[in-house]
Amino acid sequence: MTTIRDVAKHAQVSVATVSRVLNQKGYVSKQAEEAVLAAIKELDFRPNAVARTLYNKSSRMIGLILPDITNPFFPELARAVEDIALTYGYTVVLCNADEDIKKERNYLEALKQKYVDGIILTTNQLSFAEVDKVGVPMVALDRIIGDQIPTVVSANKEGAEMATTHLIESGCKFIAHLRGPKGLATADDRLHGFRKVVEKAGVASIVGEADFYFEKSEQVTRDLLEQHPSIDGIFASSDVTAAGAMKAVNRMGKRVPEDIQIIGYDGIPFGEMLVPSLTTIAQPIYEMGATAARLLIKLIEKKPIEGSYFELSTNLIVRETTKRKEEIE
Amino acid sequence: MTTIRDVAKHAQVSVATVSRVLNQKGYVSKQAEEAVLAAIKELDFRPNAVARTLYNKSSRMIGLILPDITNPFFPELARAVEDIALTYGYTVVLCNADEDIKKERNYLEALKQKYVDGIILTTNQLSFAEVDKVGVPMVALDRIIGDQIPTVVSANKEGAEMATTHLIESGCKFIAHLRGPKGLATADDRLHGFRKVVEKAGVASIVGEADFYFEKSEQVTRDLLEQHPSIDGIFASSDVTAAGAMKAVNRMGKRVPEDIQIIGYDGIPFGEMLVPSLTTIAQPIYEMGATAARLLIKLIEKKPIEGSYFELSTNLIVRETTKRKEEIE
DNA sequence: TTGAAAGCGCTAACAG
DNA sequence: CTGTTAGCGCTTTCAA
Repeated sequence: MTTIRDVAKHAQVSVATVSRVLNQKGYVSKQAEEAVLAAIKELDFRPNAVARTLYNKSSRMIGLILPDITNPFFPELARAVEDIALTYGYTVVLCNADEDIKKERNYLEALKQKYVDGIILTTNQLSFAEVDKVGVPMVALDRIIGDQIPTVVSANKEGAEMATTHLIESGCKFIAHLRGPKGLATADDRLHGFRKVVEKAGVASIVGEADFYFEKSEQVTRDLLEQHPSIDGIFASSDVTAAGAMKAVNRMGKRVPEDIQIIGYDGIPFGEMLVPSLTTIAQPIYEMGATAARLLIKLIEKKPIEGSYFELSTNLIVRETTKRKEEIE
Repeated sequence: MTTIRDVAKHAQVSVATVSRVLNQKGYVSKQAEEAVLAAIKELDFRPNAVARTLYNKSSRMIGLILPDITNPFFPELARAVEDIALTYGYTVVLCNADEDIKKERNYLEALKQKYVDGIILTTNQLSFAEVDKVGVPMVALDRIIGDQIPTVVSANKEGAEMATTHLIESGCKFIAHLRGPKGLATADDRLHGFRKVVEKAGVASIVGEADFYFEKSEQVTRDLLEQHPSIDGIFASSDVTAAGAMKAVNRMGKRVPEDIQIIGYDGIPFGEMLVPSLTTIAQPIYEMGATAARLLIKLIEKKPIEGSYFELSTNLIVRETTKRKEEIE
């Protein structure tokens, strides 16, 4: 391994000078600079990131802790975060907490130990206190940890209202909502949006708990449908959940959208892969990730931030699992 | 931040002693040890990972470079790698190269700079020479970089043979294969397996290039079907590709499996989410990831390895996109 | 058993 | 403009 000393020797200058040209800081004569640059090239020298980190207490890395890398929503989010981070010269370290609070804790600790400059959390099992004491700039993404932590989410309640309204406009008379995990603010908000609309419209409704898992969703949908055969619309709280519902509907010999209309939530590419393709509320996934990344970087660089709570709006994508109103008239 | 010095002072011993108890190395009196342990607890001291890494030139991290985090096959693989690595006390750093050779190169360099102890590569755009000169223990997973690099793959050719045989036994007379990217050994092997079986059976066949992308697969399938309306079986080289084919078939007003039978390759949960659910060749994804991780760790720890090429066998999972032979008789 | 001190590779005072 | 030197926090000789 070639070090800054080797370069200094080779270029016949001191290590300080080499460091100066490396960091473009302080005065260096044209001549010295050239000698150093030449030596660097000749020796194929690359400054040791660990040594730098140790001294600077900064690694130009940001950690991204995901709850479940297996749910395609999160990889999408990760892509956006990575894109922006790279733009600003930060590397992102992906951590998969696997819905396990212990792993979450470990990663938080490990990242801090590695002197990451900041962390984006898409998990919220940890309490604010626990997260806060890590003492590294953080932003919460798609999950809410506390109002002390800058947060980026989508407009879950409005999205849910849109979804529910769409089902009603499409003629549904009895709508089931497959809600996400209890206590998860995003899931609760979607439920509230749903409730608000069905109540206002006086449409029959029921709620099942599907968390965000396919299998659970399939099972819950089946149970719901058995008990309430007149259900004709399902608002699933994620696209994966919607897929579970579709499967259940299909297994029970009913058709989508003829017998039962289904709308998902997320807007991941996955929805288009289904047959029939999934009508859904698209979150601005890329924008969410990008916003969180930019926000975190501002925090890191101690630049002013304009607000600490960003709620990005969603939009309805009508595909094949719901019928437009006109078609049923 | 509390350092080893603080602990030493607190415990009234030297930093060397603290280091000894931290690493359980060298002689330490019972008394000293207890004092140190107490001080550590009291001060909530955690050794600085970066400083350790700098000295040891080892970080107990392994890098995992994925080509496309958005294809659900890779997150599955990542989970397995993580599981095993954690077991052995290694942390894994996920890197998403995004099918971009530049990012791949950057990550390779960055990981080396961070003193990762080893790297698992699931990409192969880089040449052996380029990969080799990084000088960090490596294993290739699901991709082949060269016979100098220990490799873990599944039995692609056999898997493809099974898939094709299954379609023939299910009554297909004209089978299309949606192949993966040219030059990718796994994709080439699947093609060869396909060819071998159709030729031997004298079944009509055709090959389309779908890479591993949904959209491309949908388009290619559509083209193939327009030109050859008598195609009645499709062997897709990945589950995502199969989904694209299903979509195309559906769009063209044909039914799966009645008109066209489809079999995928991978065995990711995604296949079960489709309607009808996807018959597929399941790779032992978890085993693959686990094997690669164990192999790499042996390499890192300079333990003997039993072989440098591991080909794990696949197996057929019959679901709804193909019909059993009996049913068609 | 223990501690002093050198050094992992780099940065930044500070003095020249 | 440039070099010397003292660390960043930890590990490991080496001598006591």
